[in-house]
Amino acid sequence: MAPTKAIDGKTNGTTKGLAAQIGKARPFQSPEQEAYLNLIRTAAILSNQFERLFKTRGVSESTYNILCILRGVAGLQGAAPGKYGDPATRAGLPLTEIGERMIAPVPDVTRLIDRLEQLTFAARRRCDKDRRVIYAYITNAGLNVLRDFDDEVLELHKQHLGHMSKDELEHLSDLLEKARQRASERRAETAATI
Amino acid sequence: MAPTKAIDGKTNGTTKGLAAQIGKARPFQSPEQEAYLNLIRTAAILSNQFERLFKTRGVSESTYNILCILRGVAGLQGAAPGKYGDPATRAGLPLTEIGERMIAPVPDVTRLIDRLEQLTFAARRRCDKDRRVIYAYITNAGLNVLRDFDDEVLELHKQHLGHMSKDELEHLSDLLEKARQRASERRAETAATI
DNA sequence: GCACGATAGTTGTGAAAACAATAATCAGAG
DNA sequence: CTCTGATTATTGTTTTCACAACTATCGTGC
Repeated sequence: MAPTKAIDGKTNGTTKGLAAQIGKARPFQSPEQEAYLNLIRTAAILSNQFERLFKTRGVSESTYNILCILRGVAGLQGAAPGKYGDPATRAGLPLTEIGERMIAPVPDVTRLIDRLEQLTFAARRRCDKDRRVIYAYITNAGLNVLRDFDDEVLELHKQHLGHMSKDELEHLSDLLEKARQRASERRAETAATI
Repeated sequence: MAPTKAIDGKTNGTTKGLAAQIGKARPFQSPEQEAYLNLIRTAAILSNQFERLFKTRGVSESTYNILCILRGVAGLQGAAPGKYGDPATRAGLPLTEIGERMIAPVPDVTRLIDRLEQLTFAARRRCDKDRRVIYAYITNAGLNVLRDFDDEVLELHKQHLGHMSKDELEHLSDLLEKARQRASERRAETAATI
């Protein structure tokens, strides 16, 4: 298995006490740093493989996330369950709200929608009440490509994390949620004071 | 606090059972997916603030990581502890090895070194024994900028994760290490078979 | 010695992200 | 009504990233 790497590239073997023995050459300077580096490395490796999967059909992880969001809002008002109605009247979402709902905060939603529009997976519609806002909504082609992805995505999740128990996964989720608690507050602060 | 977001942008409140009640509109399709999305979101938020810190002195998280690696190898052979000797004879590392040691795997080490060289934080030296390999090593300016960062980095780690106990942080690290176990094997596989 | 494949690094190109500046529209105060 | 400030989206610019093609060098076997 891949050992944990410290920020200076030294590897941290499984023997926990080793770092303390060596003393000066201990790989991590604090438990916070160790957790952070593990976080970044794990996210990069897993995300990388998803990027590769998504790219087979021309979308990135960000644009895939947007498509999922748009499918979600389109389904909320659908008459029949599982159906998304006529594209002409399909529910959409203002670009700013899309940005707020995304997994990884991204400032530039406009260009992501641009790409989805070029791929014919999404489209724009101007709001009549407030002509500043643009609604983006998912097209039938977008729904199709999402459906094609559905099984592969769940399968890749299983491949990545299927060896972990349900308890471990939930515990991991809880710890991660707690880990970003402070940073989110910090973000809200700086945003509010400016 | 910021609620967990599902891939379709629906927020997951603190009441755990709610998703099951609603049934069709449950935010996550599997515990694996929930853990993955928490992982990506947390990494993006924390990493973003580090990027902002590093950018104040012209480096990115990747180039910062490289500088730490180069400082590490430079210190390994230093005569006096804490000293790094003469830049002319300072130990370096081949570019490929730098790539292997990095926290987040990056294919394009050449251009990262290019930038560090422009910033005068690193330099190149050709290997005499094997003229294909280039050693990169850290300059005195690089050591200085790293030293400037040291306290700020630890401080930001504290701000982000200081509210978590040592046990929680270690547990988080363990779970993250386990989480990327399979993906690392997979990566090795695909790399070997090609 | 020379051809061969393998390895290390560079370069080229197109996609993606970050950040700031701009244009259009709205809402409220006077 | 009109001015002002706020909001929404777009555009421009620069940097960064990902992937593939290319060059130079090495080591091996003939």
